[in-house]
Amino acid sequence: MVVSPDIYNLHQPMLVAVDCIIFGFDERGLKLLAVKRQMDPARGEWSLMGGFLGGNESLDEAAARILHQLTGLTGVYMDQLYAHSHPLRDPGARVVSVSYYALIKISGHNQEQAKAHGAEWFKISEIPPLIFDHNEMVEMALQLLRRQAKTKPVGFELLPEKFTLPQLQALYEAIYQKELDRRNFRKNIQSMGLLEKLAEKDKAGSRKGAWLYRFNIEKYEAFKNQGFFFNVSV
Amino acid sequence: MVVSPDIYNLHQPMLVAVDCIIFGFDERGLKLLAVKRQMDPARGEWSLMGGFLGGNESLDEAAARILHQLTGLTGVYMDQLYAHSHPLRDPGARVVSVSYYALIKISGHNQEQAKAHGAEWFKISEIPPLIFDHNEMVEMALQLLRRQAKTKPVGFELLPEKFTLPQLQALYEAIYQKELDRRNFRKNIQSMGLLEKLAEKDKAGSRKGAWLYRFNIEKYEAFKNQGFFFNVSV
DNA sequence: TTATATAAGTGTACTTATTACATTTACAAA
DNA sequence: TTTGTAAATGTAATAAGTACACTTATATAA
Repeated sequence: MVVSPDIYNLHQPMLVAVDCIIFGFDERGLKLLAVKRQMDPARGEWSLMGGFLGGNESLDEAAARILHQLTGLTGVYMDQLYAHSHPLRDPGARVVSVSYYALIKISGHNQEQAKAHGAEWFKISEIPPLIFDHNEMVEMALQLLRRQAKTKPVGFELLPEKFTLPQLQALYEAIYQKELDRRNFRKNIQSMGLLEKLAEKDKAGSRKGAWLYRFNIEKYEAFKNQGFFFNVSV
Repeated sequence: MVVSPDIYNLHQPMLVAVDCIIFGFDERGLKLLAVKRQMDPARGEWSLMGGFLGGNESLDEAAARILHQLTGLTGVYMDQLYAHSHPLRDPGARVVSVSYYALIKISGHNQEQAKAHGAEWFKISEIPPLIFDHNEMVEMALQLLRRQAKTKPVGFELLPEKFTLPQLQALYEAIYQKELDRRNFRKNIQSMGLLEKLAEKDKAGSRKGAWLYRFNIEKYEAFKNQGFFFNVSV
């Protein structure tokens, strides 16, 4: 199948890797899933979950495969972030790594599987030193998350299917490291008409209890096709 | 230097390429610089200017090198766009290509050098079919340009150092394919205080002539460090 | 020299979006 | 029955964005 004309043979092939910045959110805040590296070099150090791009897959496929390996999840929201290419970034070999960022529901993933890979959740403010340029990747991913949270309903990837408005607000406050006005936040988010109020309350957070809501994905998709944009002011 | 532990040898190295989406602007509108491909496969077809990532350079460096090869320009505004990785995207070999987008002043580049590479400017609305996934790259670059033009002074990369407000407005109209109100545009752009009015007029466009302006880069950098963001509403 | 055609330049009123801010409500536990 | 706690709610002030029409400068043609 492959003809390999001369031009291709003059250049140096190199390994292409994928590293996943996996964010989650729980009552303690925004979190990153990192793994204890089980191979040389840098064995035993904290690292993003990664792997190499295979001969017959795209980067998107590789990223989904790697995320699935760690969490058992499929169909997760992922976005390509950046191609990291410093010639010496990986001391083991010349590797160009393409980072992907993923948003998952912490409660929804396979915890035994993650534990088997040496995975652990870290609060965003307490991320340990990671191998190579992985801390840089996390920093870039956070910036992307902040950009996207304004115009895409990323919050709904990170929360359980049923959630309360105080939870959603806490998520936005964690993403932007900034307190938001309760009334303005609720007005803003509810004015988009994408939340369905359920007939149940979550009593975990207070005596009074907070109403549970669900995100209406169909409505969002329909709006999107009409050129409507999700918009949260922070 | 390189230790190449086992893990690296299990995976398939592949070529990494860089392709440049080079935008320019003149009185006829927003334009793309494409080249007639001088190598197999797809010799003679239109293509983005590209090249392969070398063993001792980063992608940014490779992109700058490739742009310089074609235009003679250095220090040009470039941004990494996306890593394109479909296994069959290049029929000649397995190549992952990282696209870069560049904004240049059409008048400022070396035209003989570009011509020697078979380069030609195409109006954005008249871009011919390009090889492989290059049309897709251009489409993504246009989307990035539209996103960036709202919050970064990209316009000033595309115009000559001295330009008129009608020129700047025409640029924004070309980027967004949309007519803008003259008064509102001028109010908006001038309110940022980043334009210096010069004592000269450009009489090319009308009998009356339009005042020339210059972008104050120092002021912009200073503002940026204070958390100010460039902002054009379109 | 005067008239004409053409693009450049200008200000205000209206609408919409964003921000600031304080009281009441529900309910479990004491 | 009281108390403590988080949840829920509306309005006024400010800022940002939008819509809109006439005057000015000047080269060229009459």
